[in-house]
Amino acid sequence: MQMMSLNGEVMRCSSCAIRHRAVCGALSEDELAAINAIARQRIVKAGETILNADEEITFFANIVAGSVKLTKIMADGRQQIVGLQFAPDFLGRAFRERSPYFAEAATDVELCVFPKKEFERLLSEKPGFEMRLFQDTLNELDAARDWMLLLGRKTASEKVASFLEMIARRSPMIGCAHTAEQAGVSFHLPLTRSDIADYLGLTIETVSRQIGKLKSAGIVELHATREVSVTDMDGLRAAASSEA
Amino acid sequence: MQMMSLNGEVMRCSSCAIRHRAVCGALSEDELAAINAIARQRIVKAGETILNADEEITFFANIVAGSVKLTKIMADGRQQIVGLQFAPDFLGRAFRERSPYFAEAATDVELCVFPKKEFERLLSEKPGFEMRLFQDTLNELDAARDWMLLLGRKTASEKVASFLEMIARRSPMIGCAHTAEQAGVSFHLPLTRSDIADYLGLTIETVSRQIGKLKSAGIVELHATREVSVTDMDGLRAAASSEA
DNA sequence: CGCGGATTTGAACTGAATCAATCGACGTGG
DNA sequence: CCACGTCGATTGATTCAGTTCAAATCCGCG
Repeated sequence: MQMMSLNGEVMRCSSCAIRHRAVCGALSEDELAAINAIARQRIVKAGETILNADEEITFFANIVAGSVKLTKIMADGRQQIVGLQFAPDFLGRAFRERSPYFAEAATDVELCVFPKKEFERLLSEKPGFEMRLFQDTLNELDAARDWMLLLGRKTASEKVASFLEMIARRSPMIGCAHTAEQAGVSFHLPLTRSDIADYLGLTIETVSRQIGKLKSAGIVELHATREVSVTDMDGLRAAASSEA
Repeated sequence: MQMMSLNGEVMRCSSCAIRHRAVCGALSEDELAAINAIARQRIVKAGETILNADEEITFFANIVAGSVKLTKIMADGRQQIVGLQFAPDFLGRAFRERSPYFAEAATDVELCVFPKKEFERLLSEKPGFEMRLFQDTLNELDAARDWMLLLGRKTASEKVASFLEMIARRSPMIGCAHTAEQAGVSFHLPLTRSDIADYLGLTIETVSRQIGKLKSAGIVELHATREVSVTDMDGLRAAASSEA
């Protein structure tokens, strides 16, 4: 039994998978009806572009399912992933005309899209909503700074271990976790080797070699190239900060 | 002739050097009086700690003059500067109990300090004020992501050129600019070689060598180790993104 | 079953780190 | 006024982690 919004449309939000974890969680029932009225679903296949760098921003979105990579690209083709977002993250740069980066679906993605104008109006009318987005932004900034330490100062093996540890830790939220076998965590990697390399500031070859080392060290197992089991989480954590 | 606040104190804000550029710019005269009442000046000498990592946050501040570095440090001593802030930037991490990084004065610094509680109350009562801080945070996030591209994908010479270009561009705002001689820009470096290395993810030796190369290429001149003149700004920009 | 992109593996190379002096500016005290 | 010590910066020689170039090999999929 679904609620109806004022204009008679089905109230999708009430059955939304990320209803309580997304920014919308800061909204009341009435406000939710308002946002429901302007929201549209959009499915993006893995590898497709969501927003180009320098493209005019016309919408914002919640990630309902899947993974999105935010990438910076240099004139000569070198690229760096500067943000990785999963459900229920918010996607978009408020208060700016053009996108400062390239947003692409890393896996198949389901978005809940809001037109820019209406969303910004809602934002200015609901201080609690803006505060929630502000807090999310601060968390993203903290994450970006953690990643700066990784990019600037960690070795290749620490980088790869840190990445796998991060995915393992977040896999239940990301929705890529398999039923936890035995003691370890198992999950499907949301990124290709090439994406991992672009996220860590390495080459694919180095990523592959370092994953190989973790495998021979008995810290992880690979069932397929993108199916990982962490068999020694403590060992992985140690490898991530080189305390071993 | 200075204004008096309600409690009779001198209204310092009205003569503040960063009055119109700092977050306080979002406040009305009344609100300014309120914040003036809780603000205190604090002078920090170069090299002194403003806030330790994991230390409980008890205050926020505006940087009135000087440069502050935000640093992440690993257990084995490796460190990475994850943010560099200048007047009139805002200093502090709202909505969090403990500081996610170490904040240290890079040069002598003058701060305008607000106690946490009062500041947060003001923040929640004045939506415009919170929005202003939100916008500043988004800009910091953009800057952090630009730096991630630098850390992950640029070469040592590109990193050093990018850094000098950034300082040259911002030197008028930072207050380290000398009267512009001839065509070029001259300024005082707000960081030591060691700090520059920690900001770029390099060693001091590499930083020194790359600055040397820019000097022999006729792009910059060094009057003293920290006194720089950019004689070929286009050349510097080209070296920063390797389009040359 | 075979094709094509993704991944792994190997060998050689190189950019930046490391190790090691030396230099220079500045403040202190003889 | 100059020798001395300190700290930051430069310069040089060597090493090594990670890249580059070049083949295999592995899957996923029609």
